[in-house]
Amino acid sequence: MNIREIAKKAEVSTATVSRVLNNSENVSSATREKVLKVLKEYRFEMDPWAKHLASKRNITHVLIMVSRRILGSLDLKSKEFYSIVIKGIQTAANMNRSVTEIVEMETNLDEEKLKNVDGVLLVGGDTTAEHVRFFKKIGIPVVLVDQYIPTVKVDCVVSNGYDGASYAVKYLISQRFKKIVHIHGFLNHFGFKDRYNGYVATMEQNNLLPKSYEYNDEVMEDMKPLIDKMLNVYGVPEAIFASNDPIAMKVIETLSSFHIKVPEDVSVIGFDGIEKGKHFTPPLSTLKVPMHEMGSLALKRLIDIVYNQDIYPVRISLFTEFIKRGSSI
Amino acid sequence: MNIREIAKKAEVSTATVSRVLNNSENVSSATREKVLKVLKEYRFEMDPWAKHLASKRNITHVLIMVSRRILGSLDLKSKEFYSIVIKGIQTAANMNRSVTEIVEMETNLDEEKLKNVDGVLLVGGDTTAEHVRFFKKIGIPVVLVDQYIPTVKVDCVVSNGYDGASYAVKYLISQRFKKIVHIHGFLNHFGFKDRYNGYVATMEQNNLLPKSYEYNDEVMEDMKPLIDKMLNVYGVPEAIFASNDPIAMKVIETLSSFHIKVPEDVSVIGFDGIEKGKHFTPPLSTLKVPMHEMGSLALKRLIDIVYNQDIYPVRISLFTEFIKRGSSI
DNA sequence: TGCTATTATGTAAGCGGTTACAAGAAAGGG
DNA sequence: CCCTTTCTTGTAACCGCTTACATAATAGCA
Repeated sequence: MNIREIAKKAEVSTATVSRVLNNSENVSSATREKVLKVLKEYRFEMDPWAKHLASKRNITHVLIMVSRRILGSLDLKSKEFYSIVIKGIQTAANMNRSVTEIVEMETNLDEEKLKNVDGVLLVGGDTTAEHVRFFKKIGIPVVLVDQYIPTVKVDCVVSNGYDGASYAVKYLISQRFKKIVHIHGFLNHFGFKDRYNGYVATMEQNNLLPKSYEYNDEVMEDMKPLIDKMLNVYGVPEAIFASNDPIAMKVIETLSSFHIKVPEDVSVIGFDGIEKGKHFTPPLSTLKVPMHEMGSLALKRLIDIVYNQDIYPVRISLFTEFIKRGSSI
Repeated sequence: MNIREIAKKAEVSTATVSRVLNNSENVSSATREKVLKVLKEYRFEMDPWAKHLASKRNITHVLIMVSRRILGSLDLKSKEFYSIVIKGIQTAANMNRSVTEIVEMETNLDEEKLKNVDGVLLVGGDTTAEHVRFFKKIGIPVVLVDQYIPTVKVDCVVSNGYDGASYAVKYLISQRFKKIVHIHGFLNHFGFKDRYNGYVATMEQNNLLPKSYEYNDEVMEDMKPLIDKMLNVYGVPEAIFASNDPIAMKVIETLSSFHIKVPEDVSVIGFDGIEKGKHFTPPLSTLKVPMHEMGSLALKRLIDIVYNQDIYPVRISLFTEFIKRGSSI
């Protein structure tokens, strides 16, 4: 059943049916009723593919919002992770008639700008419930990228850190390691917390004692005091699982300054799968997050929300892939 | 950039470009090269909407597989949950040029049948890793519905039981309750485990002692021994959070046989939001899972996998909505 | 070389909607 | 009551791609 058939039954033109379907103003209430009746009678459901194709002219405007902290380091390539995520967003945007604009999350957006924004992508762990509420209030759909806020029902796309971490720990255990330490970033970032939870749960399930240290990944300060403390209190671990690749690389560097060799003395596994890790010495074992996919899934989800009135929010979490390289046995 | 422009640049017809894009046989290698070059040069990306619309004729065949246990009770309406999920699948199928067929999960599928199956939806908690592997091996895309298997990377759509349970517990705590018991189904069903985890974690976060009892929800046997044990060992709780609505209703029935009133003596909260709970006495407070949406999301995800070569598996989890009715304060 | 069987390419009609534009109907003003 | 303005409705082109069918090119064979 398509609108042509409906039009015939209702004895109007396809244009009129389309107008009714889109709540266009210029339809007399009599015709509207008539069409609505036929629509109901035949249980018409619009083909989303056709709709999308036909409404090519309305391109979707999406705002990519990134915190200043991340945005600033984007060009420096120090945040390779997010730069690839954003590329993923833009690739998907090309295929979905959308134009994107990158904006600092801290910016105060004026009404003028907001007028023609169809949806917003809030990227990174700095997104707060406040940001989400702001857009919800003015009725602009939002999707979080690499962030999850359990207390707010809002769509988001994240990586499955829990199972990724769990996999890493199980792998290390399968290598007969028992002293496995976790060095993580701030746990109020959902991503770190998720990986942390996976680490702890899996250690406990295997009757091993979880032991973790928090490291300020934002400033990438000197890690020596932390490692020093670990060595003194806990001794040399057999393996270290780090919250992400930058931290893992920092760990390896720092260990080497203590004359501890990776992977001979300690195996190290990171998380993210950034390009840099591949060319590190030793090449970094890691759990690869499909970053590009993360971005494009977020964009596609946003489109679904904007056009298909997909009203139930979901959390989409991407599986990670373990990549064994030189930094671990 | 569309295929017409590409065709012009390559000095061929749009049909030829399309043939190259779809690896059709009848293209001379010379033209293929030529087109491929232009395609690359202009970084052509196909519009999935247009592709889908145009290839209307290839309808997608999807198998909905349900375990005998659930399938058997589907018509009896005792498994209202899954019958709505399946309706959701079918609705989405209508809008996505797909035909569905419901098959018992235990059936041995002959090759003949499998030949023209484009994708499979495995519905319910009885799905095992074996089922998934079977289809993976023969290259048929799979999406799990209401089931998650952490050890197998496969797409799935589930409800967010963890946060739902957490919400329920927090709500009960906000009503000044402290003695909150959880009665759950078999924990090897992911859904129950997830809710259980949410319950336990939230209780602990609030310095309350989690106390839970397992009940065989499959046979819906007499619950009296369980409740009896609970009353003797633990006393009368202030609130009970049940794994799902059927269990919650059973709890209320059983409590009444002990002359314990709901909600006066004990508040009870279920999970699922089935229609039956609305007309129960007292009407059941519950966490509503968007069952219809669960089904349609699964179908749509399957389509994405089949057509858009979405190769990275994801877990999609739907938020639940707390509905306060008469069974709780 | 001439005739047929293949193979390669092009033409154009859809797929199911939207919307610019044209035209007809109703309303308003003098 | 006629002319202009506004409101409704219809016609048909188009969105980007696929594919049946027609046609042109090439190959195969006697």
